[in-house]
Amino acid sequence: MGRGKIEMKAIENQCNRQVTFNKRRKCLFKKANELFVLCDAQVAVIVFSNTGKLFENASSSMKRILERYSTVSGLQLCQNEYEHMLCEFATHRTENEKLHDKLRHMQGEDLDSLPPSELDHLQQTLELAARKVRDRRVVGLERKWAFLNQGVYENQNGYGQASCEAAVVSPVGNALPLPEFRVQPVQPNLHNTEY
Amino acid sequence: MGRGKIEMKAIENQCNRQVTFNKRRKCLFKKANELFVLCDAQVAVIVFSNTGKLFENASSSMKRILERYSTVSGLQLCQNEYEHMLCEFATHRTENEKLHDKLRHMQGEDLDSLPPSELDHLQQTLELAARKVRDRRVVGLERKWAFLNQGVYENQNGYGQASCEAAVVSPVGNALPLPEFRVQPVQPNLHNTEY
DNA sequence: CCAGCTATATATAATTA
DNA sequence: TTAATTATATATAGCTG
Repeated sequence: MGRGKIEMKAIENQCNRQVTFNKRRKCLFKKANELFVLCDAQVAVIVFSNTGKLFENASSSMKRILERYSTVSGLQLCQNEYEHMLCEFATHRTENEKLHDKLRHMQGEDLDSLPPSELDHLQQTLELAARKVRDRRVVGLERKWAFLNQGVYENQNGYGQASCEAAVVSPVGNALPLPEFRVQPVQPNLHNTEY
Repeated sequence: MGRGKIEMKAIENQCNRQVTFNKRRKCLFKKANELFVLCDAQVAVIVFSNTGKLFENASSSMKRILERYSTVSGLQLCQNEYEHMLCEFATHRTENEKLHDKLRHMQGEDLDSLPPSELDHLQQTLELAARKVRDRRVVGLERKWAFLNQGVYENQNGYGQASCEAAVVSPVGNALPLPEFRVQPVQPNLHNTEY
């Protein structure tokens, strides 16, 4: 079409090719639009020039058309991402199951699934943990005791509220880390409200 | 174009519309292909007729073109699925973190983050679990002992390998559930290879 | 609903500015 | 380059079978 018929093969002359590309692309989009208007069709055209530039034309939202296309054609457009996600899911689930199992063992359940050597190790772990918790509770109780004791001591001396300085030099004889205690006093009931 | 110029609006006559749709669609695809051949462009055309039928034409794999489109245009084609996945991920992660925290507490770590009442409960849980594990180990050891004892007994009587029946009627005097033991013998080293 | 036909409308290759 | 011009090639609306 034009002054002369042209062969249907790639146009060698770069300049001519560019000109033809622009003319024909514009026309293609126009025709696509006419199809949409005249025949009430949904049309999407995507063109990448040989220089990599993107041109697009759609009768409505390109996203909607491509989603419809994906649904109708069954083409999974995000297959790679999807499979990657599935893989990560599996990893998470496995990890979760392992943690669950471990927790159950730590609670003395499902012990049948453990070999004796693991049982041995589990018992050691549990006893160590129980000791740590016990120690921790003792420390907490000692602090509480120290706090009460200190209050009694100062009340006995008629000082009313204890100041920080008073606490540092208080005659409580044990080696508890009282300075730290002053900065962050143990307040059980405050913590309880958070759980 | 044709015998007479037509208005650029939807063709009312259903039959005419269908005929025009087919003619124009075919031509659109032809033009798309010419653009591809003449100008070395990548072209994809998607058309849905007003009856919902899908027609498509692409210079190469439609999937590849649409993926390229998605990349270049930044259009997230699977946004809904993607967001749903992200949501599930967050749930999994949260659950994992909770389990992790709980496990650490069960191992006597991070105890500072627990209020005293929880410490109390934790200690009870640990001690109960330790007791269960201890009991279980005792049962295991007793079974082992019974097994050895039984072997000694039968060797003393010159029977060689102990048969199942022999195990059931063996004169081991304790009340251990030996039948179960026979079905699933405790094999520590077999299990060890799996961990 | 398809396939031709044909008169016109469009598209466009080559050319010119 | 890019934009107009123009001679021709295509596309196609309305027919007919």
